[in-house]
Amino acid sequence: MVVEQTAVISARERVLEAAERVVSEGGAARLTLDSVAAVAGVSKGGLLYHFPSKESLLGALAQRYVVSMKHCIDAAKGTLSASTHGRDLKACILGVLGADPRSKAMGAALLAAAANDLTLLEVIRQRIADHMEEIAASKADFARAAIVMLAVDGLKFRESLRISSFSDEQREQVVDELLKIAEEAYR
Amino acid sequence: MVVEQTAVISARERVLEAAERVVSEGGAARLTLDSVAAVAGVSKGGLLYHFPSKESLLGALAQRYVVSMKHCIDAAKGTLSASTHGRDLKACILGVLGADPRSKAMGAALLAAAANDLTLLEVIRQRIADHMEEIAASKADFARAAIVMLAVDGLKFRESLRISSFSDEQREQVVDELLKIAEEAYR
DNA sequence: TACTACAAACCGTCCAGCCGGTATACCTCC
DNA sequence: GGAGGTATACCGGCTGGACGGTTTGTAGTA
Repeated sequence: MVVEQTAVISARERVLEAAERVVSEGGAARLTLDSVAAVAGVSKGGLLYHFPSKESLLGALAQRYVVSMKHCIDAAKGTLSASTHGRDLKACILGVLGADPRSKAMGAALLAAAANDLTLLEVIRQRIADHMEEIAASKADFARAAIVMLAVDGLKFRESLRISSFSDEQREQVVDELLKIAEEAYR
Repeated sequence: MVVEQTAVISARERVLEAAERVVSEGGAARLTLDSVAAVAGVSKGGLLYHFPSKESLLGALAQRYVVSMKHCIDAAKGTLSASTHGRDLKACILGVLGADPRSKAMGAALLAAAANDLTLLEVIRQRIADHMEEIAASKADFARAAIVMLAVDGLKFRESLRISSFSDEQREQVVDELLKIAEEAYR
């Protein structure tokens, strides 16, 4: 049947979301095939049909993170006029630190994936390297732009791990200031 | 016996270092009592004599991280004259990002500990909250100072996970610029 | 003798992955 | 058109191995 896949969320997607929920609620150690299957509402056999090994599930989780971030950044870029100073960098700030509610769980899931298999971080490593190269190639002040990226990472990281201590107001201040520094870096 | 503890590295210390090595070489998933014991050159029974449970080992790892960071920061502070603008903030930059070779492994170990038991992050959460409060209470530009701290965290995080892509030269540029921003924040 | 600091065998649990099934849809040759 | 074949999507019990923790033993000290 073909219709079902659009009508209902596919089982594959449900599993991925379940995995994120499990890890964001119970930490990386609770990420077992059984618990993910239970939360997703499928049997373990069903889960293993879609992801033949735990590793492949973790890989999909990491992939999902990268794709989602890219999507968020592109979306943020769309809201910025083409003539904006440091448009790409600002899009990173707004995209990564934007209000996507799923974002935190996905960050936690990424860390969990990394905890189980370090090689999964290679995808992230590559993306960071690309970003940095992009900055280096641009007319921006390298160090300033890099610091903005690092701070974005740092904040996202803290929030994924739920160890950030900022109030909403403070967070807003920080984001505003990041945008300001991003602006400066491109002049 | 008291003398031995100064003459030879205590077994307890050896275990902790072994745990860091294991996790930094094989990732969080490889951090098992057996593998740590093997690397430390003790039996599992011996390990469990010093750390009655895995949880206590992870706790010691997290504690060690906090203490070591504090030590690094204090040491860096000592190299800065008392009249330095933004001395505390600069000490954080230099202390956390300083060249301590053990530092990377300890960061990885902390993440591994967190992967196994989320509650261990409470120590870190507290330290972050303290730092941020300190900044808020000081005469510094809050957002700027916070961004410096976030960038420091971000870089340390990337390096612990080995996903940083900076060349030595670029890293130096970033640190120098961080120091400059820290200086600015205190004026 | 009592205590410290281990060693080594052992045990129970948990978990990833396997496997034999099942139901439904689609194909296809008579 | 219906019988047989095949593919998709999923179920759930099972197993073997890994891992945390216990217990028992023991060599060296005080």
